[in-house]
Amino acid sequence: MPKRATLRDVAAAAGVSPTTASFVLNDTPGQTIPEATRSRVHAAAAELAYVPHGVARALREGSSRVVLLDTADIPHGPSLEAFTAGLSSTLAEHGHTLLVHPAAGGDLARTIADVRPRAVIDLGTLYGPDATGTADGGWSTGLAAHTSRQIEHLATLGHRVIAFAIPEDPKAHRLAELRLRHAAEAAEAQGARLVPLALPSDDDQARAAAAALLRDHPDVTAAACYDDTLALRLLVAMHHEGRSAPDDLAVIGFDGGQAPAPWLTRLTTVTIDATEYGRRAAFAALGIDPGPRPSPVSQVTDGDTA
Amino acid sequence: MPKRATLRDVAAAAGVSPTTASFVLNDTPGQTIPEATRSRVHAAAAELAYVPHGVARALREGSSRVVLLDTADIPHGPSLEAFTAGLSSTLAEHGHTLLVHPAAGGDLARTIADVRPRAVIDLGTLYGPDATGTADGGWSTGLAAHTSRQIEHLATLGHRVIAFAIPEDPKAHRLAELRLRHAAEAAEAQGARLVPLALPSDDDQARAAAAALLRDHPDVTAAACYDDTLALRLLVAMHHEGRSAPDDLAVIGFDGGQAPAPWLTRLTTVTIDATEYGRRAAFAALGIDPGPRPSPVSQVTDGDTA
DNA sequence: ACACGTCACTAAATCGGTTCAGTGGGCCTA
DNA sequence: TAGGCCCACTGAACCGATTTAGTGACGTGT
Repeated sequence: MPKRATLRDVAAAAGVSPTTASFVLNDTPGQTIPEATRSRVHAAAAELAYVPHGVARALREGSSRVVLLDTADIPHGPSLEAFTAGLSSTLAEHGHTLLVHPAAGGDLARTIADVRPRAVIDLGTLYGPDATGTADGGWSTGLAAHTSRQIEHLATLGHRVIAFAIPEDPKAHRLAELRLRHAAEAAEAQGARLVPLALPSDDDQARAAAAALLRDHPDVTAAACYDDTLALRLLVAMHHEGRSAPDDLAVIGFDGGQAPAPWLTRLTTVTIDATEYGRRAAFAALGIDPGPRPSPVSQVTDGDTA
Repeated sequence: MPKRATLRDVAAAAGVSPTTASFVLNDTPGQTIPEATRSRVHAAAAELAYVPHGVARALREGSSRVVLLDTADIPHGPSLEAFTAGLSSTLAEHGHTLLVHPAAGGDLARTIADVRPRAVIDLGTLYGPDATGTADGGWSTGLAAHTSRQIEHLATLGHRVIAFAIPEDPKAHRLAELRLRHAAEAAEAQGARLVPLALPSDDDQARAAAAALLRDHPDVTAAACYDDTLALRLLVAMHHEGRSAPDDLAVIGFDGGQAPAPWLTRLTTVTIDATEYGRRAAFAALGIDPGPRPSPVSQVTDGDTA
């Protein structure tokens, strides 16, 4: 296999020094290079299929053109996927590369020492109670808006006492707590009351939890769920108890699309366009002004359950 | 913030040259260094919290201690997650780091030039028709074994004409084709016949596809599915057609756990322990002998649908 | 007493870029 | 015609590790 061409090779082929070649290829400001030379260098680079050696560049510049995304304990869902896609493609447009640090078995500090990324986007921390909330392109604050939308929809339908269903899975804990806080605020703003409901992943236990809710809080008329999977789980539990949505309890999901095809019924859910958040997170990571802020896009898709 | 300590700092603190410090910290073979010096260097490194600069090391060594995983179009599922976890932690044990290249909006060639990884594990290619099949720790050939298990289970129950349901989603196309091939081989070995069934994600279309199968192939008595999500989709479609499992059609899933809690019924499915494949893929990537090969672990979990 | 080997350690080159500090040469101005 | 400025370009330092090729000191065998 032919060895990669280096800057030195390109410079030699163009008949200039590596310095000049670097100036041309990077459009270094403050350098006056005649068009004739420029095109010679570009031609040579194209001819040799020159690709800059990211590692060498990173060593000199102090950090690589890589942005690290640590999804930590965040559950996968359609919105996280869209977020990642928006993030990745926007970074690429600006000459950077997104890499994802795997949640399991990875040591973030080690990875940072290995790669020296330009920025690290740590969703786990962003969802924590002490989040600064700027580096994620508004993603975590947008979450508040989307959660509000979920609660508002139920309030608009006349519900005054609303359950908020979260998974018991400890992996989702941080995000669940955050969502719960946002939901409580939204409920208060709507003059409604929120009742937390932790739903275990075990079928029978989930059924028991749902039964307990309906028994102990007869005034609850609706449930907003952490995500669509949890909404389905709640519907299943209700079914086993001989209850159905929306008559016994209106049910609304979140982050639509994660669950497989609905069963017998179309779930009412909130879908989020997270691509824009990814775009903005990219700008934040690179320290570029993202421009005027479009309002976060989320949409209630009506089904049969609310 | 205090700047990172470099090898030079450690060497100075220990009263030796950077060369010696490097020899000590890397246990370079063929060097005789007295214990007194060794401990001085180690003490200095600990004191200064020295962490080697991965980028500088990568420049010198020609490649970084990073392994890149490109999941390409592979759909997420529990087994992929386990695979990643096994891969990542095993690599970490050997001083390496796993990074995931995002499928959407990422340019693999660029990323490779940026990071110069020691190895790239490209599941998309491995699933392709021209796969060499060694770099993944047996993952893709293991897939064949697991698929066989799925078909064998149905054959053991007496089924002779078996549908194999795959999603229409083009993202899953490669893997679906591969699974289908394996399934056909397994069926032939069992003296059974396989009928492919493409199931669209749209509810109504899926229903139509299921109806067409039952009408056009009345001899089909069982369906093996691409994954659990697809199995659920099939169950839903059947329900809408007034059919149920296993009486009208036995249904078995794959890669159990991906779907949310089953609805009214417990899905029979094949679960895979993919962690071991991840471990072996790590060894393959690093060029280490993985040791004796344990048989691939997969397990049929009986439910009500087969 | 001299060659030879081992020990403990180091100077300097190297990886492939970026960037600081120049350096001639031509042109314009006082 | 001397001084200054801009143009077009280059040499060399630098980032932080690894690794090659030594170097002096000391011990041993003959």
